[in-house]
Amino acid sequence: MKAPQRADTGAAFPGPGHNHILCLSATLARARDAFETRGLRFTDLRLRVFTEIAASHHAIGAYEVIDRLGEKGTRLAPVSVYRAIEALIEAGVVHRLETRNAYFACHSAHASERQHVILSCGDCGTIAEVDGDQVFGAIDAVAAQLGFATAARIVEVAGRCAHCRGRGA
Amino acid sequence: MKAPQRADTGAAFPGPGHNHILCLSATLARARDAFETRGLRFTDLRLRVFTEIAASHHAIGAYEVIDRLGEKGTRLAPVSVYRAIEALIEAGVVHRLETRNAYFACHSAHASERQHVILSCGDCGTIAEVDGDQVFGAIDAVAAQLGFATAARIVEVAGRCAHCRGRGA
DNA sequence: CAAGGTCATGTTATAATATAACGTCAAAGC
DNA sequence: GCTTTGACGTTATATTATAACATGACCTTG
Repeated sequence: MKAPQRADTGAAFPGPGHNHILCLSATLARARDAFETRGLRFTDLRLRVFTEIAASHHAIGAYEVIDRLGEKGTRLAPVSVYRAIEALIEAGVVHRLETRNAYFACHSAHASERQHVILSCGDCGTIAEVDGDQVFGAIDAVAAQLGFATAARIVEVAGRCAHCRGRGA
Repeated sequence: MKAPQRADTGAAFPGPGHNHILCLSATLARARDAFETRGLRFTDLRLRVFTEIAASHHAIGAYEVIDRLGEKGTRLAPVSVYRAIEALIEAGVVHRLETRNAYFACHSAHASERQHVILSCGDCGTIAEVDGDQVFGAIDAVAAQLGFATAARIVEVAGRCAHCRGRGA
């Protein structure tokens, strides 16, 4: 059987048949949309930074973005990249992986509508975002019991993805 | 009615009648225990660092520990404090607040037996740890659906505690 | 179009957080 | 007592992030 050639736009782990060229173009399109919707400008700098971050399903550091863009011509000042990342986060197309001070592209079509649980594979480095209504419901429940009003809820899970587990060891 | 004068050892938010002197001495005792149990040494440096961190129910940065200890006599090198913190974390008596690169003392008697949801009040800065079996169960469930084996699960919630909400505005 | 506003970016400097590499000393185990 | 291990000191440096201020692009509005 053939590998599926859709851009498999789901937020979960990319499978072996993952076509990242398609995935990336869909992701870029969603990013343009997200900026447009919010009346923000998807400038050239933001596009370039986003493209580096979205080049993989991994989380990368701001300085890695700088290095990679540097190899392509212009060495940007940290602050420029941080500002671009800030805008990308604001638009909801990039998220920050708090446990690693790194940034990854959102591959979910529902961008900001929903909060996600972030799974990160320690073997291959791949990040997946999955719907976590149950999880966030449970969080709000324990918070409510204490009279705590939740604002931001961060759920980051490290572990090993199915693909890497399949490869044994 | 009087404020309760137990050391209110629960992991939740300290109430207005909170006696931190008692709380701290109980916390120190648990820390000694934790080190002893694991065959680790609760050295003078570790004690001093822990005491600064446990002085409040807030999370503080490593450099704030350095500053506070500095005011009391010896200005330590960052690496010394980081090493002490590392040991305290290993012993399970201090946790790291990933979303703020800061450290807080564990006020739960069950130290490492259970994982906790971390609530952090944006108004007063107080940190509480609460049992989150439902939350972690839900996390494991979504992970399992993807064949993802969870190792470390971080749940950090920012918001506003009951006490601060009570104070209005 | 000129004037004035807003926002993106550049430039420079520095803050804040964290670790590497190597040496010394003291405690624990034999 | 000798060896091993672990804690800590010292120095240097890596990594992550922001402050402060200048410039330029674009937009609006009279």
